[in-house]
Order: sequence, then C-alpha cells, then structure tokens
Amino acid sequence: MTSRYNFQESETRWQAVWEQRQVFAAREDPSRPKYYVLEMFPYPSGRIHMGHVRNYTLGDVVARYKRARGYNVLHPMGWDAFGLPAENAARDSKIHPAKWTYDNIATMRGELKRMGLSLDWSRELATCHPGYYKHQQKLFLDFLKAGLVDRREAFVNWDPVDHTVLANEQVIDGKGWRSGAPVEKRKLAQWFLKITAFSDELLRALGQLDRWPDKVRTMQEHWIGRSEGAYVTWKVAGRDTAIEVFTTRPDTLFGASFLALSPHHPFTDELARKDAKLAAFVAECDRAGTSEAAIEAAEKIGYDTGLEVEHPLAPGRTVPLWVANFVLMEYGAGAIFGCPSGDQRDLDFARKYGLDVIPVVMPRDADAKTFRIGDTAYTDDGVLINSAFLDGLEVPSAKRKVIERLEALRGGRGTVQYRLRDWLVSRQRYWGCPIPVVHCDACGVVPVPDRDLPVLLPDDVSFEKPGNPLDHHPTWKHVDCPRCGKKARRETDTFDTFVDSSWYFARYCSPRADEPVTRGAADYWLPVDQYVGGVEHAILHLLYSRFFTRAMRITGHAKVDEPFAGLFTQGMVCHESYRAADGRWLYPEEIDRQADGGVVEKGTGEPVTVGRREVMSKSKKNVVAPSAIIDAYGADTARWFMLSDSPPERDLEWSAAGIDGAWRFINRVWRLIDENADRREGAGGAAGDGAAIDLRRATHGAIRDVTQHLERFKFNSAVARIRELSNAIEAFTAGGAAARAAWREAVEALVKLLGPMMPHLGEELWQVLGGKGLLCEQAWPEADPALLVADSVEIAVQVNGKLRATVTVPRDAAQADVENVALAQPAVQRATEGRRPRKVIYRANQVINVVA
RNA sequence: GCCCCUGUGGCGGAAUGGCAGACGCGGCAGACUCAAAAUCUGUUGCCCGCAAGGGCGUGGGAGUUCAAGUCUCCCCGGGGGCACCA
Repeated sequence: MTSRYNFQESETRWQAVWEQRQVFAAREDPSRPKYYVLEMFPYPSGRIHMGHVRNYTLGDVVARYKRARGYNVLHPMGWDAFGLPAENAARDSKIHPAKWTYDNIATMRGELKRMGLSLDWSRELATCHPGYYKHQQKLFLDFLKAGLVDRREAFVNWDPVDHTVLANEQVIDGKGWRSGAPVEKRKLAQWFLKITAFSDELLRALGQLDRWPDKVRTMQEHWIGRSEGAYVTWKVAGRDTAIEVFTTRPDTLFGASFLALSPHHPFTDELARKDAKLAAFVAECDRAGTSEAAIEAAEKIGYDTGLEVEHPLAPGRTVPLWVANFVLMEYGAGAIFGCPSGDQRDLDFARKYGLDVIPVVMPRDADAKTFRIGDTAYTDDGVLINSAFLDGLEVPSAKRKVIERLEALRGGRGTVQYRLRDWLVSRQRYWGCPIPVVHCDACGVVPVPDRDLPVLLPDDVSFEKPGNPLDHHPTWKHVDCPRCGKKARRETDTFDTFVDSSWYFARYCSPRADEPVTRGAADYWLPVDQYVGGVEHAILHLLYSRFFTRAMRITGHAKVDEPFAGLFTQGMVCHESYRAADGRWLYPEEIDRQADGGVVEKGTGEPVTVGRREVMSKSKKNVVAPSAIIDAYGADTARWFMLSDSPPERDLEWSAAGIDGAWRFINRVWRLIDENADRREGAGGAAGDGAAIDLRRATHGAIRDVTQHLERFKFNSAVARIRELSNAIEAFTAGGAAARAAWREAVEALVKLLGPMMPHLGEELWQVLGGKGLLCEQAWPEADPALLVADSVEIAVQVNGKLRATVTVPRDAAQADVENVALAQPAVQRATEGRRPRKVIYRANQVINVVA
C-alpha cells in the first residue's frame, strides 16, 4: 500500500500556522543584515494567471532562501490598482471602479495566499487607496517645489469622438481604438515630470547596476540615447530671424543643400499665418497620429517656404528653407539641415524635390574628382572633400575643427543631445490619482496645501458621457483658491498609472506612515536587493522608478539613488493553442488526445488543429487557470513545476505532463520519508564507511551545488540536483547505526533544500522527522568541505583528444602513475597502435590526453 | 535597416576550454494486477555489428588549441529591442 501526500490538508494547515505565528512579518533590526525581495506587484484584473505564479514563485524561493541564510527579509505584496479597465467595467457593467477593483483584489489575494508565499501581508497596499495616493500627491508637490515638474503645451493624440487623449498604444492605424475616428494631434496643457534633468545621470549610473541583465541596461541606454553634436545657427536671408538646427554631423556642414523645419516649429507657425498653403500642409501633417508607427508609415513630404537661409561658414552661400513632416519638434532644435550626400533620408528628400547633392565625405582611397553619390548616401568614415578648410581631414577631426570655428564665429556650439523626453503624466481619466493643484484666474496654478491632502476622488461619477468624468462632475472641480479664496477650479487630470508604480517599493518600508516614507525605515530597507518581474517593463517602469528615487533623494525622502540593486527578468509562460475546424479557439480542457497522437474536440470528436506554443492569452484560450491546478495538485506541485523545467529567464512551456511529473516527485519524497519510519531515528553524524560515506558525500555535494544554483538563479539546476539527492537516498539500502545516521542526515538536508521551493511539503516532512520549530525558520545547511572530496577519482583518458577509456586512481596521484595506468589500457594501446606518445597532457584529477 | 540574445537526443534542458546529453518528460521491455490505474525494475543520441567493438554527433563552414557545445571569423535559422532622433 503506497501512501499519498494529502496536499489539501497539509497546505491549508501550514498556511494557517505561518499566518498565526506571523513568521513572515518584517521588522527593522539594525543588528541584522537586511534583504529586500520584491516581485512586480499585480494589476487586479480579476484572477491571477500563470505569469503571476511563476513570478511570485521565483521571488518566494529567493525570500525563503535568504531567510534561511540569516537575513532579515522584507517580502511585501500589493496592488497596482488604478487604471482604465476599472472604468471600462464601470461603463459596461455599471459596477463602480472602486468596487470592481476591491472585489478583484479580494479574489486575487485569496489566490495568492493559497500559493503559500512567504509574504508580509501586514504591509499590503493598493495604489487606489487614499492612504497611498495621499502621499503620492505629497511627493508630487515636493517635486513641484524642487523644480522637477513642468506644465506646458504638448501635442497629444486626441480622439475627437470620445473627447479624450489617447496613449500611443491606443492609436491603431491613426484611428482611436474604440471610436475608430481619425486621431488628431492637439496641443494641450499637460503635466510633465522632468526626467530629462537626469538624462546623463540615469545613463551613467547604468554602469553601476551590475546585477541587472545586460539586455535591460542596453535597452535603457538606447532609450536615453545620448548623442554628441552641435547646434548651428542659420540666418534667414532678408529677415531678422535665425534658425537653430541640431546635427550630429557638423563635419558635413558644407554638404548642406536645404534646411527643414518641423511643422510645429515656432517659425513655421509664424509663416503659416500668412501662407494658407503652408497652413494646409501643416494640417495635413497633423492628421497622421503621433505614434512612432504612424510616423513611420507616413510618406516624407515637404513644403518649400520660398525663403533662403545663409550658410554660417560660407559667406554668400544660401540654401532653401523647407518645412518637412519628418522633422520632430521634440528632438534637438526642431529643425535640421539636410546633407543629402551623407544621409539617406536627406538624399531621398533631395531627389524627390530636385535639391542639390554635394559629396563631402568619401572613402580614403577614392578620388575627389570622380566621387559621386548615386541612390545611396555615403555614411561611413572617410576624408572630407568640397568643404573648404576641412578638406583632407578625417571625420572625427573635421567635427572638432568645425565646432571650434563655429564657436569662434558665434555661429554654433558643440552640445550633447538625449533622445529621452520628459514624462507626460497627465491623463484625462477618472480612476487615477488626482493631480493636487487648483487653477485660479487670479493666482494661476496653486498647489493644494498639505493640510488639504488627499485630494479625494469623488464617488458619485457617471461614465455615460465620453471624456473625463471628473470634468463632468457637477461640483467636484469647483473649489475656492487656497491662496486668495476666490472661486477656482481643480485640476481634473489624474496621474499616469506608471506614477503609482514608481515609488511603491519605497512605501512598503513604512506602509502606514503619515508621510510618504519614514526615513529610518527607508534608509534601512532600501534599495530593493532583488527585484523580479517581466522584461516588458525593461524601460518605462524601471526608468521611471530610477527617476523617482532620485527625485525623492533631492526632496529628502530617501538617501539612495537606485531603487533596485538586483534585477531578474523572468520569461513568459507559454502553451499550445487549439482550434476547431470552424475556427473557434478551444481551451486545453476542451480537447482530448487520442492513442495515435491525434487531437480531437471533447464531445464532438471533431479534429482539432494544434497551434504552435505561444504566450498564454485569453483571446487564444491557451490558458490554464492557476486555481484549477492548485485545486487538483496543490501549490507545491505548481511551484515545483514552475521551477523545474526551464531556466527562469527563458519562456516556459506549460504542460500537463510536466505537472504530473512534479506531482509524482512530491509523492516520491513523501513516501521516501513516510515509509521509512524505522530509519528516522538516526543519531548525529557518525563517520560511517562504504555506502554510508558515499551517501554523506552525495548529501554534502548536493548542499554545495543547490546553494550555488540558488545564488545564481539557476533554479532548474537546483531542482535537478535535489532530484539526484532524492534518487541517491532511495537507492540507499545499507543498515546499521552509521547507515541510519547517514540516512537521517541526507533526508534532513533534502527537506531543507527543497523547503524554499515546496514550503508546505517541507514543513510537513520536517514535522514527520521530528524537527524542532518550523522549517521556514531553520538555518540553511552547510556543506562539510571534508566530504566534498573523494579518495579516488575517475580520469578520462584521451588519445589525440578522443575519449578512449576512463581509469580510477587515488586522488592527487602522481602524473607518472596516472600515465602508466592510462597507457596500459587496451583501448589506448589500440588507438596509439603501440607508438610512443609524443606528448602527454595531464590535468590533475580530471583528464589525461595522450598525443600520439 | 541597426543593436542584442539564441540554435545541443523525439521533447524541456545540463555542461569554470577538460568524459556532451546531468535531471526530467516521452518511448520501449519487464514486475505487481483478473484487468487497469498507481508504483517499482531495466533500457533509451544516431549509424554499422550477434557480440566484442567501431564510426558519427551540440544549425552550416573555416580557424585557434594537446583538447571546442564553450574562444575567433563568415554564413543560415529563431526570438527580442529600437527605428524618420538629424
């Protein structure tokens, strides 16, 4: 009769014990080293999905492991609770966003608790709670005082039907995702956080984030996009106006054949007022969306203003002034000079509109007299031609020289540009944190005084009308000016939800404090030692948090610069998709596998097309609900499977077979200990010999390797190593006192090693073994160095690099002895055909290579 | 187009330049069973061979090395990021 592990009973019981004894509640303790483990908090969409299970399992293994290593661990959880889906639910189902959100949180909290995570639930927070966003408003006002906030006009995606601003992702093919109306570029007053004030610092500090994936650092580096170049000033001929342009190729200045202004350049505005055709051209440019994709799709078009501008270094030379749709107002100076010979885009533009093409850089071995530009611009390094005092110079020295000359003549200056733009945080939405300012006709923009925080969202809102419900509210926005007392209006914009998630990690340090963070707590816990989450947040969330941390330092709320000292980005959870003949997607539980490997629809028996494995998504129904898996197999099985099959940074394929394998292993370990009651009474580590000493070596080898694998996030290898130890214990049949002691030592180690991964099974077995206290409070096992080296070693014997035999010799045997044994091997004799070796290379205790 | 990552049995994957395929999934054979499930044992990279043994093998091609999955160069496939950024 084989016994079975009763996971339902066990998991429920241990979760209650942990909660009752408050074992995961964190307290500041300066006498102990701290370790802050954090997983990206979830959006309360309704149910947890497998991506969450993977994310939180990884973090929990780290938290439990570090706790066992003696660290004072902080491991909190909360909810990224503001956002559009709640408003959509309100509109579609008439459920208030707050109710929808809090109901979802209650459901998901229950699901997370069933996973057995070692979380300090007493620190739980939700960003939609006034107790959280009050402090966000305070931070914003402090940033405002410190000059880190700006309100200015910006072009945004405006949906003329829904009367709202859309995020770039909500503009599809130039049309609003919901209304389908062509999106317009509109200039509106918007709130910005001045992240560009830290462009250089955010870029340079990436070098110190040595526990971040290179990939993420590179992505941020590109996103910030530092480029060196120069501003060059061009006088408009016959007018008292000058145009400044930015270029990274000042060396090509003599190849300029036109200047192009952005459609939104102030000088374009000025000209368009008197030029109806230009105004029409600008309007045409604005009809396209502002998203990168929309710009990319758009054809390059230009408009000749008829004006000429004077070349700053070639007296008497002028080039035509154009307005072009591809010139961005937000980057550089909002104007460029076009050098068609050195830039493909400029070349295409010049060919289209019949502008000059003057070669100014050519390959070193080319001839200046015959060098011509065809359909391809020359963008490589080389020497300057047709460029007056620059002729003959290489590109880098030409750049230096031309900048020197421009600066001397006051016609320009060298500069550094960043691609990074200020962070637009205004959203015309209800379910977000209100921006705490008041607009007064007399006083202008007035910050809400601290004593009046939080600015609460009104409960009684309607989602009937399109647009911002806060703006439609009959009374909410009408207030008296805090400064002069006259009638004034509240700001009705709310914050981008990325603001909420930019400082939650700091709030966890003192989640109920009546200030954003308590310095004592923040100084102790920050930075987060290990952050775990999806790579999809590589840029926005992580960059915003890095900015926020610096802004909080400047406003006195924190002392650290970087929020996350270590970052791990996990892969996604994938599954095959299934499709019926009529095109319907089918859930995995709606199909049957037949003996011949065919797949049919349950019930009908109709054949099903099996799609490739891809990220689980509701639209393709290739999802498996975590709750169903936990019901059927328990949390430990789900956790173990999440860790066992794939390295955590790669995508993981969910499979029923994999879950079965995990479930089988749990029961194997259970039986291993449950069915060996007679062996459990082992004494302390007696020396033993033979089989017993071999088992002890296996135990201590496993301790060393699992420890190393966990340190390096190689959880799948740690799993494999634990399985090996378990196999070794199963195979161990020796009797006697020493054998019992070795067995006892081995199973204790096994339980401790698997504890962070399968905490419920671990506690249960710890109890069966008669261990003191809770497993989650036990110290991590230490490997005994004396048991990590064997007396004899197996040496690979190669002839000319090919394996021919293996020999077992005493550890650290003399090379001559090993050589003799190796050469005597029949296989070696055959391979060398009796010849004397020309050379023998010996790597101690590992390999010997005979070169014949 | 540019940048980064990646390619290993039927599958997921392992391997500080030193015995490729650990560990698992799946398969095959067997034990237990009236039978099945569960469990257990053995076996399982490919090819030749009754066997002993031999040959071939980490996307393809070259190179460095006593020794290459690992390092270098070229090519091919897969994934991701950026993409009018002047």
